[in-house]
Amino acid sequence: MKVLLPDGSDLIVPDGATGTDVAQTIGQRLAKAAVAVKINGEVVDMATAVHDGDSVAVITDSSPEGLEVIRHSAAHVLAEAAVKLYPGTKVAIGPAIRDGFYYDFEFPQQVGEDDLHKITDQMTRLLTEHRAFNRRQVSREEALKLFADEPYKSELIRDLPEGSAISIYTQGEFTDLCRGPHVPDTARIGAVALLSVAGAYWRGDSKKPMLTRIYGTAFPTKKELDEYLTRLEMARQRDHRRLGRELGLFSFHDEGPGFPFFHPKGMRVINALLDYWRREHVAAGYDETKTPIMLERTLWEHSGHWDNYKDNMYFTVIDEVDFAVKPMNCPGGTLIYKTDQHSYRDFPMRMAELGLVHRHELSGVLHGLFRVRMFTQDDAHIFCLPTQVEDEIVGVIDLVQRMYRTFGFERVHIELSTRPAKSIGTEEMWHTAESALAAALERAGLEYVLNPGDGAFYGPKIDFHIEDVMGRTWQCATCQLDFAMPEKLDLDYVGEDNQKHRPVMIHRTVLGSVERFLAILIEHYGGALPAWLAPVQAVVVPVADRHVEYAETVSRRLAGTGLRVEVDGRTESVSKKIRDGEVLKVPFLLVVGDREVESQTVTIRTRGSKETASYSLEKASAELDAKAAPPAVGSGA
RNA sequence: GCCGGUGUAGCUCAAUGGUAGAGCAGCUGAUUUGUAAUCAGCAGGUUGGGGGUUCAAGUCCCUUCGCCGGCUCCA
Repeated sequence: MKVLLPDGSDLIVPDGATGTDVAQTIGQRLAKAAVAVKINGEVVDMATAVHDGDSVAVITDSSPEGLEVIRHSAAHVLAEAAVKLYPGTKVAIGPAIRDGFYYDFEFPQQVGEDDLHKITDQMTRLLTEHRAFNRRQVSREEALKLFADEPYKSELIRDLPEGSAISIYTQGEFTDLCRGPHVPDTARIGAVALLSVAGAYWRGDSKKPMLTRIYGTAFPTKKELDEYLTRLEMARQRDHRRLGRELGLFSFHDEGPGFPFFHPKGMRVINALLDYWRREHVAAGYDETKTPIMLERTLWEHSGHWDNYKDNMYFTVIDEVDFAVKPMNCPGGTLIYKTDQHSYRDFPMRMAELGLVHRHELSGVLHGLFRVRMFTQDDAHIFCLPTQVEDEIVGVIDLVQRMYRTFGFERVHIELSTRPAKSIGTEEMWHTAESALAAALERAGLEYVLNPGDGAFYGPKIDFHIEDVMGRTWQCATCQLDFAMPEKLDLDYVGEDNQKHRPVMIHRTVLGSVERFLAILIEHYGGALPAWLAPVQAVVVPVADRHVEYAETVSRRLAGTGLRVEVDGRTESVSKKIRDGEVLKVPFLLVVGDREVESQTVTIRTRGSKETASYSLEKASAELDAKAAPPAVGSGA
């Protein structure tokens, strides 16, 4: 019979051939590297039979799909090792994930990070034993009997839809309920490492039992594993919590968990960022507002926050009246809207607010500046006519993209979330809103993932997510269509027909949280912020004490045009001061000694480079101003 | 919130239940330095807080707070 290979050629194989036979017919080297095969688009075991006319692709250990198979198989080996070491262990689930795999267990005893060594050793032993993975199809009854002692597996089997195929895999003494596919034998897994142990609710449900999850990763070779571990370590070096402290940008204190303290240098970065933000927003036709941090409870009851968001809010009492600290800016913004009567001619009205909000997040989710209890939203509310919605959304998307491009963000992914089960509004309202968002995304030529049923209860939304150095993704920009707030808070405008109508409200952020965005920037640049954002843009380094006076002159000259410049007047060696400047990631180090005083020049050393160049004071000032210039802004919609 | 881990000087880390230490940073002095750490000295602590066991606790137990990892990836 004939099978079709990915390059378009045919391969003749004997009847009854398997994926292994196909790989071997093509070549021994390929067969050695093969971990699975893809038959007609589906990744399956090597041992799967192929049929006449099938298109067959051999999956090697170097492809993403191959890695996934290896890691999934490694998870089974982890389970075998765990069960062997801790008899009585109940196994739950163990999938491959982004950079590795995990397996959830219920252990009869406490198992912590200290035990990982022992388990790894056991796994390594199992790997070298060349055990084959054998697949078997079983009936539901047989499966239930096989896993009678495994409550979690039994639950999974019972939840499988009637008539679905149930397969099990056995390697060595361990059998697991599994869809597969798996590597032909354990030796193909190569190298494994267990990374951490953590708690995880069974099926992610906080009402269900807490299991012990062991995270690990696997690679075809030890070399690749070591490279991955090195990458992990490098990522840790870029952690914004570490860099924030080392660069003197911000701190956290026991006295205010989740409430960040910004130091002078941190504020310089934020202010530079916000200067840019303001210029972009003015260019895009926004006005800026500011609303109070606390408002009466009744407002939150009317806005719906009391019912939907109370658990995350902080409260206080003033003169025996209940107040709430704002978790969102919108209700305050609507009060500004309502101070005047509005005409359709006013629209679109774009009111921005850098609003400080407080949210009582669960203590366990706090995470540096990424997840805090107090943050500044770069919020804006756009009030407009239904017919203006699409243009406004496109405008927001353009603004987001333009601003993200400024920072060189490439790994941004976009989600469009549609109507959830519990929601308000009519079917056609939702349809209009969703298609407006989709149309805007199409017009912007953006790829996005549809996230059905994940919209807000009052309207659909577009979210932008950015990845941090550890591969975690964080939502930044959001753009939501809101039909509820205008209704609940009774907003109106007078239309062309001289009748009152409800305006459409668009709720959007670009950075999301200024604090989170700063953290992302720190990690993105590894602390080496572009010159326009750097807290200290230049340090003047006098060679000896007698050059300090000239250094001060240079510094004053450069500061005159707004450059953030300091003099390192310590009695230290030039090498030491250069080193400290580099460690603090200062973009420009300006050395001045006898030569420079003599010729009234400075010698500029640019961050990360050993090259130096001599400039007259005037040229140096022009050069540094040009290199530290904030980005140009867009022309607006 | 839940599970596990962790908490020693500003930072990074030592200290078989038996006198709390080092490096960096800080301060003082010497050195006057030409592109990633000059040398010496000094100072720095209720070992997160509270309680307990013990002749004796940084170390063991309880409790509380903070921090770290995870709880999203679903056989």
